[in-house]
Amino acid sequence: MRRLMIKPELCKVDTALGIIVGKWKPTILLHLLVEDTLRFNALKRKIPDITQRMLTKQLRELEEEGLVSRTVYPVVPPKVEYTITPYGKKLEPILHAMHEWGKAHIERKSQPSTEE
Amino acid sequence: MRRLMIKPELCKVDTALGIIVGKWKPTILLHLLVEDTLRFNALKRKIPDITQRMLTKQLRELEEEGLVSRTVYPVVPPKVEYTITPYGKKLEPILHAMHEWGKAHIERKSQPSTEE
DNA sequence: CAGTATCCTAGCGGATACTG
DNA sequence: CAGTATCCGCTAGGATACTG
Repeated sequence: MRRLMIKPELCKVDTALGIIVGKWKPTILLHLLVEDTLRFNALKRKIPDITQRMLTKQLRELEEEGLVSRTVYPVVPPKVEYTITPYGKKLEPILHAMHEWGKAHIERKSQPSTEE
Repeated sequence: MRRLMIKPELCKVDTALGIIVGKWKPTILLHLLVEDTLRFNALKRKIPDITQRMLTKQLRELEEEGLVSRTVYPVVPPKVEYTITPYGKKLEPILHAMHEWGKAHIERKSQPSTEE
């Protein structure tokens, strides 16, 4: 048993959630955690269902929070690369933990026999 | 450096997020992690800004996912207790990690000098 | 005490078309 | 290639009033 216990009223979980929540944000972050750097269209190809508008929006928001950095190369045709920042990488353990929990949750639902 | 790396397309982060996201869900969970069991109105007093409607809704959703259990005592006036399940307790490390990350994020924003 | 029942709205996310 | 610009529907969440 750990002894932590956050004071619920001072809790910053919502702060963290406010930043990683977004229909495509976790997916984008995961891709950038794997590839480190990706061009706009490369990212778009990896997330087939996303629209250009949404990809742009979610990337801008991630950029604004410092999780992702955007590099524009002044060439034609345009070339823009998105990279996960060292700071963004700090989310990895959390994303991983959530992934594991999510997996367990799905398994749990499929087998009602499981107790707890 | 850890070697995990989730396949983004098979990722269950969204599953987890789908369950803990909700304006008041983290707060409710945190309170129940501290107190273990609380009556409806006790919870309401601890979360002054929540409306009855919202408290009921969020609790029902947490209950449906098995994170919280609801016990009705057939007395008048009514007495209903909400308890965090052992399963719900498994979220604690994740909530704690998010809290820490959120705190760091706030500090980071207040001091632009910090690198990464 | 522990809820429902109604009504309402902000904003997230989608569809589609256009552009430097 | 990497975006904007519009338009639009849905639903999470809030305000308020009522009840067994």
